[in-house]
Amino acid sequence: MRKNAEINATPVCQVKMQAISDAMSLLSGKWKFHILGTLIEGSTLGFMDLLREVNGIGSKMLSKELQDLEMNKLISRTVMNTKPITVSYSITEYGKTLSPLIDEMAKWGIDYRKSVYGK
Amino acid sequence: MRKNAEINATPVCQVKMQAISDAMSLLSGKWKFHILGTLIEGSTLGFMDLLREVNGIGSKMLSKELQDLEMNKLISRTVMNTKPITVSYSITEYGKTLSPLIDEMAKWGIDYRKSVYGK
DNA sequence: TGACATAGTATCCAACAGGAAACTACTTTC
DNA sequence: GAAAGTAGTTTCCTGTTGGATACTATGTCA
Repeated sequence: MRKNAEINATPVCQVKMQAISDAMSLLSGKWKFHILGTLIEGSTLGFMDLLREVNGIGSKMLSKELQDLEMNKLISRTVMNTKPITVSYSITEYGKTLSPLIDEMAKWGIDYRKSVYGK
Repeated sequence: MRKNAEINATPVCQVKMQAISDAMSLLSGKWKFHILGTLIEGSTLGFMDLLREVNGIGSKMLSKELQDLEMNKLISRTVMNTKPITVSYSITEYGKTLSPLIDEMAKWGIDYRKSVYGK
């Protein structure tokens, strides 16, 4: 009988598990993928644009999620010198590295739908 | 000025967003990736094995997460005719289709760590 | 017979996630 | 001067997540 972890005790697994935890903590919540996806697609958008594009989100959540994403350098926030003042959000180069992951997620989700609701 | 969503109103975006929501809802929570990753790596494990392998999880959460995953056909549960009775959990063929997604997530997380804590 | 293994369930609780609505503050337009 | 646009913040509330602890039920071994 086995008393201690064996599989996940290997260094390579430890590193992978840690990595997944890291990624999940940055991308957790109901809205982050939607916001990132929208910014990847739409390049540069203001706060109100995002409020309209991200279906169902409220201003409180949008504000909070944008702060999170900016803190993690996935998006950038620039106050524009316009009248009235506008703020433009866009994806960073680093944020763009999430594209393969987002695509993979979407791909799997699409296949999943097919398998559940018939092909 | 734009009053309505434009980017995400396109059918292709709607489908992608829906797909991501689907995938996220199946894989949400603190433990699902860990459990799936462990079962992909370890092939077949009992309840107590998983309790030991998945670092930090408690029996209540493990039980609940395993039920969720089984309901979604990502893992299978088999009661073995042994003494004492044991139950073996393993990844299904369908669950294995998550491998690319899990790998992509791990890959991104590893790169993220490098970029934060120096290369 | 008591310790220990199997696989969970039950109970209680704290923390967090997320939503609705109202509100701030500033500027431009009608 | 009122309305409407910009970008948020504040408050209050509910529902979910997740953890600790204890417990059930069964069987084996020494």
